[in-house]
Amino acid sequence: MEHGPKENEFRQQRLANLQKLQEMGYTPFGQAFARTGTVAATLAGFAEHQPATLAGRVVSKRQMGKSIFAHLQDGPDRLQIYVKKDLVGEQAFAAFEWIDLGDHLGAEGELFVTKTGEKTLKAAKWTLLSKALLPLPEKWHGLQDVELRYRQRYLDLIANPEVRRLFDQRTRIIAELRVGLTGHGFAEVETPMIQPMAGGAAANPFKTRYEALGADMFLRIAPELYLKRLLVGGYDKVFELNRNFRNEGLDRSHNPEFTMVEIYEAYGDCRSMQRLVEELVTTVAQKVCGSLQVGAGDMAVNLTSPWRVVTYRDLILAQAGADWYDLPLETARQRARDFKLDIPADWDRGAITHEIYEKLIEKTLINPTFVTRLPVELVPLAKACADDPTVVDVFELVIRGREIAPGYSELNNPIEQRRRFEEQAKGDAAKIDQDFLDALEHGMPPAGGMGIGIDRLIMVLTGAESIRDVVLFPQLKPRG
RNA sequence: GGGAGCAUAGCUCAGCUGGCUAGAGCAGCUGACUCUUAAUCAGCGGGUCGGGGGUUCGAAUCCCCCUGCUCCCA
Repeated sequence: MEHGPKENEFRQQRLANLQKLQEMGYTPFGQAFARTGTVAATLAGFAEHQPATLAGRVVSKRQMGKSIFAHLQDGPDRLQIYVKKDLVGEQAFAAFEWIDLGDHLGAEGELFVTKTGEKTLKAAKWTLLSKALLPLPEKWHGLQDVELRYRQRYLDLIANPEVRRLFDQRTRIIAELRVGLTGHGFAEVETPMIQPMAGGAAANPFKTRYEALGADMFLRIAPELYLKRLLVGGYDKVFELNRNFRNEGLDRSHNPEFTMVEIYEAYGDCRSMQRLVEELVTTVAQKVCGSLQVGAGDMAVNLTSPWRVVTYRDLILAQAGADWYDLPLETARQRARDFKLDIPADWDRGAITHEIYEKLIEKTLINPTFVTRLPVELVPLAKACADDPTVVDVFELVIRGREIAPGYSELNNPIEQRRRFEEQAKGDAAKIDQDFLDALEHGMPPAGGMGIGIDRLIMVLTGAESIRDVVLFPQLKPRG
């Protein structure tokens, strides 16, 4: 970031203040500082006349002759300190003059409650821990500029405590998911992020180069094919919670790197995954949000069990008419166009039907809904249903109109898998993961598998409208 | 990829039917004040109006291009 000339004026003033403090014997960038606790813990266990030693960033300062009130911010929490000339002594009081908003201080003293009822630390002594050379955003309105909030998230976190609280929720949601999964006996593993071929999903990968091997490599688009190798190797319950990378567009629900938990259970199927995700999400919501009613207004969702389960076919029949699957293709095309859908002339029935699902149905599914028995052409890596080869034994969990978690009865037939890979590769043998096929030929147990989009789940649980509000440093175009 | 909107002081925002030296609040500076809390009171400084080009006697304001962000659509 370049500094405009006027920004330097603020900086010059602060450098001068730093100089004065230094001349008075203060160290502008101090050492480790032993606190009796955080501000949050101190406020929670507050008792008058208790001694306390706290640290934080000065975010307000009200000076009145021979006494000063200031707020120390520690994470999202603030505590007022009272600096009185009689108490800290003449010199320390004079030196406080050169403290700027944004400086980190330590303060030692006794807790009390002011006349107006605010919990406050009466300082007997203060310590300079770090001098800030640049000013903070506005104290009342916070930092509003959306672009600055993302580009300089640290300022957003300082100025907008609710942002910090949201990310604290994110941390707890992920921690509780791990607790839930390990509680069910799932082992957390790590598989390659740098892969010689980017398999396990249909997406454009980021390409990179491993110089030492003289080989082109890819950032993974999914961990799936490695986790399945672990099923072959005898792991029966595994998960990996980490980043995937997809070289595709940015919008309010897509970031090129996003967090996903993939879960596999040997001898399970998509129904065991269904029960697992419902239990995980409701438990996490209850623990972290304290309720199954999450979000507010347009973002409100009711997570109460049992969640709706409905077949893709039934959703289509309800939307497109009970006779939909019996209509001649041309009649069906016309009906879709009557729904104001843009249907190219070369689309087959499956494509038209899916357009109806995506454009008209999916966004209406607000509370959690398992959409089951999807057409086989939509999901090439899943097992067909035993009673109907045209549909696969999968679910798509939709919440707030978006796909949150797909779950499969995994394909473990190596011959069928090879056929589908060859179909996808269209004759390009280099695109087929032979090593994975070899693994399958050694025998993979039947298994249920599922991926939960963590960022989207966190959007649902926190009521966030954009993925950029739940990712600390969302991807933006570089700017000088 | 297409359309619409936004960009003014460190921050939050006015100003935009072209016309005094571009304003306010916060932050900053000087001074007063020993329970304030968006502290108060008196005074002061602070601008490449995102960047470039054009129209005009005159542009923050109108037109074109570029950059970034936001929203809608694909």
